[in-house]
Amino acid sequence: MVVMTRWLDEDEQRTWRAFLTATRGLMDTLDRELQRDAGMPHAYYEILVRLSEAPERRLRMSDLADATGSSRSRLSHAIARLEAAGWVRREECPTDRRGQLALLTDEGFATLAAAAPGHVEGVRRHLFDALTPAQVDQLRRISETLVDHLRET
Amino acid sequence: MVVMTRWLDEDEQRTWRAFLTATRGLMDTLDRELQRDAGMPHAYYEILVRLSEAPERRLRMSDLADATGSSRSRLSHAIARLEAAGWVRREECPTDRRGQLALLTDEGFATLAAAAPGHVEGVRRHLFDALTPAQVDQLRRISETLVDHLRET
DNA sequence: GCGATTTAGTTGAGCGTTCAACTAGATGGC
DNA sequence: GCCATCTAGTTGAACGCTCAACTAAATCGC
Repeated sequence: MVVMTRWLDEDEQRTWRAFLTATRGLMDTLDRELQRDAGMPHAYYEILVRLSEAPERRLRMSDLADATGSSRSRLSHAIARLEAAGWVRREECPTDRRGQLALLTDEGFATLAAAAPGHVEGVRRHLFDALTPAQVDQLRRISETLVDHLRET
Repeated sequence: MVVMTRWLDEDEQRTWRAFLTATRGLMDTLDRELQRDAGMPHAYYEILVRLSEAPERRLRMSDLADATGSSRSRLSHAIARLEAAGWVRREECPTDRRGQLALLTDEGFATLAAAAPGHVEGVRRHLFDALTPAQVDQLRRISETLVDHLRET
């Protein structure tokens, strides 16, 4: 038998469109601000953040890819760019000869440190300032639920 | 005096990272599904949807750009692709000689009709199935708040 | 041990987006 | 009426991402 599509009802439709507009608007805005103020897209900023938090500021490519929710290909290209900018260096992995370590240079750290305050202000201004504490809590729960759910499906 | 950055507290940090992971994961997944099943990215799907809902299936380029939250340049490129695929046609605007109308062809409508059920199932499976009705309501309010807020800042 | 499979990472082509520069037509001030 | 300004839309280059194909090294099965 033909499986009928469960179309979205009016509430779901409205929710879905608002969600699309909000997330796209938010990410576009933050991306533009970061590009303007720090000369890098948000995805690259996130890579630098993850490296800055890692022990000795270095991570295996695969771990970095997982941490940033990126494909290996995407990360490979990104690290190539960041290396060309002087913000990241590659190193051989001592325990696995296939492996590569990405490490944050001092220059990369300085760039990140200079970019962070403005970016955090942006996240605050465009996201958290608009929401009540209860909504922040709701958004966290919803997001964590979705992350878990996406890993299963 | 130097303005101190209001850093994110632990809860906000956690919310922000979960939000990033969730929205990126969700959009990546839907994009990949739509590309695989319908041969188009989500942004193009949205353009076809908006056109299909418009009177006589046609819209001014600017209105379409606003409706899809897209820059004019992006829309211009996108319509060029969709036109090459035979899904959209351009027409002169009768009331403004600078203007262009984008109109959905029968072929475009058929492609959209074929893609829609699968895409809606995807949205349901990856988003709405994971959330309680209360969370859907929360997400709608949060999204609408953010959309309003972004227009102001 | 050794071949088959898996895992780590890279590469290049093609596509979509951005940004800045541009053309052309509409509109406002006087 | 006419010049300045604004609005509509396009263009091309640069960039980032995706996908598929690839190399090389580790691991599994026996």
